[in-house]
Order: sequence, then structure tokens, then C-alpha cells
Amino acid sequence: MGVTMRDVASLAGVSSKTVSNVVNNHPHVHPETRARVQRAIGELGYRPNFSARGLRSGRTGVIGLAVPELRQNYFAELADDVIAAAENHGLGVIVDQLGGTRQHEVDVLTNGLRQTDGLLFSPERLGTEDLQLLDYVGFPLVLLGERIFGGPTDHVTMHNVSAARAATEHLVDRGRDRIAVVGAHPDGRENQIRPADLRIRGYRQALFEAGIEHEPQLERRVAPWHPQNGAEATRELLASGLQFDALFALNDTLAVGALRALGEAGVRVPEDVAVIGFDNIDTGRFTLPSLSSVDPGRGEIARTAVEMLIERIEGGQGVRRPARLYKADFHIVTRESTGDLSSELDT
Amino acid sequence: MGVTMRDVASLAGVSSKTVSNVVNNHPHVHPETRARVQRAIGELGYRPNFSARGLRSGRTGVIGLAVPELRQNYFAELADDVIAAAENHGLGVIVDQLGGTRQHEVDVLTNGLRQTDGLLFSPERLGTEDLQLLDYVGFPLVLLGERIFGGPTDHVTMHNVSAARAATEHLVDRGRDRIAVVGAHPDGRENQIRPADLRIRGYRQALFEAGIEHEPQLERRVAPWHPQNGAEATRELLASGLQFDALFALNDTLAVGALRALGEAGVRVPEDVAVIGFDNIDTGRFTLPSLSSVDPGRGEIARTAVEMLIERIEGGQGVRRPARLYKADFHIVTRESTGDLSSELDT
DNA sequence: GTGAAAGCGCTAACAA
DNA sequence: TTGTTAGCGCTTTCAC
Repeated sequence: MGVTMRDVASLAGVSSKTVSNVVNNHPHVHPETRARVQRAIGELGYRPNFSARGLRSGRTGVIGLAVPELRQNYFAELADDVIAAAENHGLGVIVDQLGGTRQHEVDVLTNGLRQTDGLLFSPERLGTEDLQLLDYVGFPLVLLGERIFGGPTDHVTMHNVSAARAATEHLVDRGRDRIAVVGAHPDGRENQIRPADLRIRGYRQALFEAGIEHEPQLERRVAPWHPQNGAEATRELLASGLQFDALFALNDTLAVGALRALGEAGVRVPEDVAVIGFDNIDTGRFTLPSLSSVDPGRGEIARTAVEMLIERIEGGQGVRRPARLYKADFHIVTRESTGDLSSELDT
Repeated sequence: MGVTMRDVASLAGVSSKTVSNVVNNHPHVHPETRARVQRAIGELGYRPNFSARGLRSGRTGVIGLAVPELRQNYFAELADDVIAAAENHGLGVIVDQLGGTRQHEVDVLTNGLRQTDGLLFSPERLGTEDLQLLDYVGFPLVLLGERIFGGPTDHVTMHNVSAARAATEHLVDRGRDRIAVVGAHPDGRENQIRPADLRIRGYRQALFEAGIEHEPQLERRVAPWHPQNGAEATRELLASGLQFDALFALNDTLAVGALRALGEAGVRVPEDVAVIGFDNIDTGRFTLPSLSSVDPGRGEIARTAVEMLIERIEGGQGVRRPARLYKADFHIVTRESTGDLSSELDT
């Protein structure tokens, strides 16, 4: 490196401010001047120094994305979408993994990520009981996920309750009335605001509306939502002797484990037990059978979150627009695990 | 924000350089002074400005990671490992997705990512024919993957040939001698340096050493390595009428598709056809049957690449240490798809 | 439409 | 062990 705006300016015979105007696509530059500057830039191989720009302008052009961990398919796909959306706005993305510790989540919320203008934050440990932490956040923040509601920041999430209700209805519509669910929160408190609780609420609503008696034994508690735990819970369900003709896994990761356990036990899916998941991760298209799921509108979530964050960044601290809550549209994706008996590959 | 070192310095009654020394953990600071400064930092809520530090020191404390796309499980897991390794060294990671276009790869290689000290680069389109591009890279670079060899930069990769040979031997050891392979490169040229070609070479070596005749029809060409293509190729193989009792998928993503296709056709795995993949992605533990694979030492690759990059960054342009080529250790992971007939879940 | 001057917050180099 | 000076490269402000 080493080529600065001054070098470009002197070669082009202009001031460095004019070079700056050209580099930043300012409108009022004479076309001829612009061309001359651009020629000089090309000749010298000039690259702007983003640290200097960041220091002077107070903007880095980079946003942070903090998620639990990328090896969870859902977050990898979310990161994919966020990075793509940010790039469309000319922004880079620093990805941080919260790694399942509360302390790390508090740190990130307190300090932000270095060199970023704002943060997309999808916590795994913090909950609504930590709401006060959000009041002291000193940078633009958009919250993702279903763990904290009612805070002072913008929030992008999904229709958990109604999507879970729709998933359950999807099973009811296929004539199932002994519908097990895997993934309830272990502490079993109702009316909490966590993905597990919201989705359980939707499940119960659907049963109630269909006139199906709610059987508490069919609600299996699982945490964390890993495939092995989904498999485990499903094995216990099978061993319990409880009858069930459908299974709603509260996310696809659990569902993958459930399909394993059902397959091991020789239970046919969907003939004996229909299975639906939640998240619509890519892998669900290639399980055997392929997995029906709730598509939570992840791409829309990513795009909206990035746009909201940009508005907050550009609005600056001055614009005290009230916090917005955005819920993406969802839809049910029907595949083999709740479908008819053909075995077409959904691609 | 707005609290600067000067503010801290005047509150603590020292110069800003002393504050800098404290913030950067310089050794020669009087413990009492250090304590006083830290108290002032806490009182004022001082946070360092990384742009200013970057401008002055020439280091941003952030590295770039460019991969094809995070929705491919292997790259998500690689990014997970890289971010974790970087964090251990106090570095942030900007993740860029190359998105399958040659132009984007050239751009990244030419310009680097903004605000970074160096780049881990795992191209998908560029090949050894683009070697000259590496000569003009103006920042520390560590190459990942198997597409470009012999360049002027450090390179971290895996033992493709011998790992593929070991995977094939693993099938031979189980008494299989009609071993199909899915994922050969469509142009079919031999002795190219691409993952597909290297792994095919290992496959052929193993057959040769086992005295098994090489049957070109059993080598199926597939690109890109997506599950649907793996399924497709496997269906063609089944439809061809060729006999085979084992299948080596050149990566796990293809293998997932192959398991689908075999399952659809009622072919039993591993009884009728044993299957092994390559990459050891997490998902392979939960397919039905679970997937044997080559573990390419991804964690080791990530850690080594980050360390090499740091050495290059800290060494500066002055240290012209010759380019290093590091190949991680691999090992075979045996699961149900090549295992005995028990159906224990490998967790 | 372009230029001149100032300074963002920090750390390198040197002085004390 | 600590302080002083200077300036990294850019954009802001304001003049022209």
C-alpha cells in the first residue's frame, strides 16, 4: 500500500477533496475532472484507507452479526442471507459466535463488536428478564429471534405462535389426532416468551380448535435443540408405549434426530407417523423421507433486519423513532414426511 | 460515544500515551498508575476507537474469510472453526461469500476485504491457471482448499489423494470390489489439480493396489457437488444396470444425495451398497444410515491457517519467508453406512 | 464545482 | 516509567 489521496490528487492536478468526491460518487463533480481523477486512481493503483475514512466519518461500513454458532444450519443459512443483504448495501459483516455462554452475550451487548457501525444480535441465553441490558446499548442494534420482547430496540422475528399452529393444523388436516411434539422447554413454565414456549402455545391452540384433547405426555421436553436430543426424546416416546400418529418437532434439527429414531425403530414415515419440523433448513430436502417444515421467511428476516439496522445507523442517535417489531411471513412446505406416498425428490 | 484517551488521561492525571500503554497491556507501567488509569476508564466508560488505532498502527485486528457460500455445511463449519481460532488470538473475522462467480473471486483477490489485515481465501472458481493473480496480491494471504497449488503464498489443505485412497481401501477392506465413485470432474481430464481430480486419483490408486480392475463406467461425473446432483448421478448409476456393491461420494454433500437415491430405490445400505463420503460434516451423524466419511482435519486446518496468517501479518512485508504448504492429518470415521449391521446412533 | 485548512483518536518515535 | 511531538489518510467545514 502507500498510495494516498494526495498522490492521486497531485497526479490528477486537483485537490484531495476532489479525489474524495470522486471516490465517494458525489454528484457535483465535472465529468472531465472525474475522468482525470479516475485515470490517476487506476495508474497509481490507489485504494482508499478504510480506517482513515472510519476515523474521520465515524462510519466503518461494517456491521456485526452475532449468532449462537454457525454449525447450526439455521444460523449458517441466516448468516448467508445477512451477508448477501449487507453486500447489496455495500456493507461488510463481522460474524461473531456467542458460543452458548451468557457472559459472551452480555459482553457483546455491552461493548459491541470492534470496527462496526451496528449489530444484528441473535441471543441464545439472554431472555426478557435481561431487558434492562438493552437500555444501555450504546450503538445501533437490531434484535433477532424470539427470546427478548418489548425492548427499546428494533426487533425482527417470525410468527412463532401462528406458524406452529399452522404446522399442527397441517397434521390435523391429514387426519392425525395423536400429535406428539418434541422440543418443549424443560422448565415447563407456560406463557414464557421463548421460541419453545411460543411454538407450544401454537400447537395447543391448534389442538383446541380441532377439538383434540391435549395429552401432556405427548409434549416432550428437550434442550438444547440438537439432533441427538431429538432422537433421544423420540426414542423415549416410542418406549413409553404412548400412541401417536404424528410428530411436530419444534425445529428441523430436532426433526432430523426424530427421523433417525423413527427409522431405527422401523416406524414408517409418514404412514405410521407423519413428521413436520420448523425452520426449513436445506438439509430437510434430502433426509429420507424429506422433511415437511415451516418456512419462517429467513431471507425476508435477513433483508429486513439489515435494512432496519442501516436506517438506525444513518438516522444517528438523533432520530428517536420508536422501536419497531417486524414479523416475517411464513408458509408450510409439504414434503414426504407428511405427504402422500410417492417418493419424488423435492428439489 | 465521545470519550477519548485524552479524557481518560486528564481524569487519571497522566498523559494519553500512558493510557495507551495500559489499554494495550504494555509491560512497563507502574501497577499503581495502571490501576488509576483503569479506574478512570471504568468511570468514563471509555472504549477505544479501533478506526483510529487502525489508522495509526496499520492494523485493524480483523481478518477476512472468503468462502464460496455458508449454506454449504462444510464452509459453515470451517467458518465456525476459523472464527473461534481467530477469537483466541483476539481477532475479528469479516466473512465474505464468493457466490460462485469468478469475477467476485478476482475482485476479492485484487482488492482484499475492507478493514482487514489479511485474508483466508478458499476459491471455488479460480484454478492453478490463475496462479499469476497471486503474484500481485498486496496483502497477507493464506490459501485454503485444493484448487491452486504452487503459488507464492502459504497454503493449508488436506491430503486429498491419500485420504481418498484410504476411503477406498476402507471399502475394499469390507470385501467390496465393485466400487462406484460419484463426483468426478465433468471435463474428465486427468492429473488436474482440483479436489475432484485428486480424490479420483486416490480412488484409482487404491483399486490398483488391491488388484481390482478399474471400471470407467463406475466413475460418475458430477458438478457442482450438491445433494440433488449426487442423487441424480446415483439414480443414473442404478438405472444403468451396472453392478456395484460400494459407493464413494467425493464429498458428504453428494453422499447425502446418494443415500436418498439408494433409499428411494430400496437398495439397502450398507448390506447391498456400502457408502462413504468425504468431509465429515455434522449432518452425516444423523442421516439414515449414518454416514461414514473422511475427517479431513477441518479444525486443524482452521487453526493452522489463522496462525500462518497472523505470522504473515506480524512479519510484515519484510519477512520473505518462502511459501509454506501445510496438509492436515485425516482419518476415516466409520459409521453405519459402511459398518456392521447394528444401528447404534453415533453421537 | 473546487480548494485550503483543520482535525478525527490513536500510537510510533523519541525525549526526559 | 512516563511525557511530548507529530502525523497516519481521510472527510468536514467553509471559502471561493
